Amino acid sequence: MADRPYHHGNLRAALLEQAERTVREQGADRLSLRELARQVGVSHGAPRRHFPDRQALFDALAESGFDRLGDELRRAVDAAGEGFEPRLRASAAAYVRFATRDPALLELMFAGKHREHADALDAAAERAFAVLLDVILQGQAEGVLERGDPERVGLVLFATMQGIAALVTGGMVDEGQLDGLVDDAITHFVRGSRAAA
Amino acid sequence: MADRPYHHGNLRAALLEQAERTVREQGADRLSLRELARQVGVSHGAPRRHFPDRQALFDALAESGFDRLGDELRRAVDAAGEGFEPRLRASAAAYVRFATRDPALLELMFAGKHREHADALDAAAERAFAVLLDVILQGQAEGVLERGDPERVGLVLFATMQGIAALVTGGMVDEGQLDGLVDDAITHFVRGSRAAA
DNA sequence: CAACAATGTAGACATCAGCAACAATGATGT
DNA sequence: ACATCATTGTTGCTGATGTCTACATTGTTG
Repeated sequence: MADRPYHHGNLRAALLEQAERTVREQGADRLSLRELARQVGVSHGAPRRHFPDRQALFDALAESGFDRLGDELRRAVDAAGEGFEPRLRASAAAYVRFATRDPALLELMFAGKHREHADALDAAAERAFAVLLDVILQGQAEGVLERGDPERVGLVLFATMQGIAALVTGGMVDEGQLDGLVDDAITHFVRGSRAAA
Repeated sequence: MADRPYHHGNLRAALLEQAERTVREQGADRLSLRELARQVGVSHGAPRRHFPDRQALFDALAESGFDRLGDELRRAVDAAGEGFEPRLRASAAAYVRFATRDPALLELMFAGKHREHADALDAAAERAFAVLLDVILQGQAEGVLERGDPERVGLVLFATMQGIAALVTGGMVDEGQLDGLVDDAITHFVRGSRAAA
């Protein structure tokens, strides 16, 4: 039909890329497999070879999202130097930045997590969060954070970041307040933990 | 066709009720207007008289959600007695309970907020959050919380609650940890604020 | 009781996800 | 080299959906 090779070459990657853009710009609801195929220049049945159904595409999107999140977190921590609190602030800021830049993707990432056959997704998530866990561990080692299961220690802080991001994407807080809010939250957190240590 | 009166009597309410159930049990994605009409026993075009499109139904759901949330918050605060901290803990617990019981509805509530013509929705939201604001004001009056714009003072705490709820619905935290997590967060919050006052 | 507004019905259309039969291409083994 | 097979795309079909329009029924009001 169209003047293009029968085989696309790397359809899967192209679909993921275009899907990611659409999800970011219009939300996951408004993503159509057929429209996606059109945009990439391929017939409506072609995506099925790579993603058996809509959900499979979302899962793949979520997985690559975790990969990217992990990268950004790692970069932020590395750029923050050696100290615990700078690293904590940097990673928190990076997380919230990611979450607000791509809210729909974040939603996919978490929506997929409590599904069944999501082992690859879980692994990707774990890799991403390992960065944060390391920071918490450092805080505990330096005696700035209370002892105990580091995952649990970090949970409240993580929840707060997630919530701040939600408020921004929900329009209850405008983006200008973002950094200040994150700073406040971390200050509260560190102060609360230090007193309890 | 079917053996029922031509006019339903209160279709709008029936639709909202059934829609709310479906959204709670299956998520907003899987709500179909036609299926809804079928369940209520009416032709597929009938809902259109009350909700011009899908989004209008969601907006109405969100609005009634805020009403219910406000009620639950008020009841929780009233039942908690007169003291600030009991009220704070009660309202926070009530919020998180609401959010985890009906995650899809909560999503609708916040997704609709940053839309345009949502004045009724905004008003409903404001009514609901007024309860929380009162509690913050009390805390400030008693000198337990730092001074300043009460909305901003409560924001970090509110974000934390929102985030905790998100972690639970996302399956990253199981429901048994919920109350403990909320307690922790409030303790952190109060301790952090007191030190800053 | 006769218009009129409100509410519900029926059918049409475009789109979608999922499926299956078929076609073109690429890879493998001999 | 070349026949065979797996991979990857294409086309057409089915059932369902949201939205739209023309029409039917009922309730209301002057």
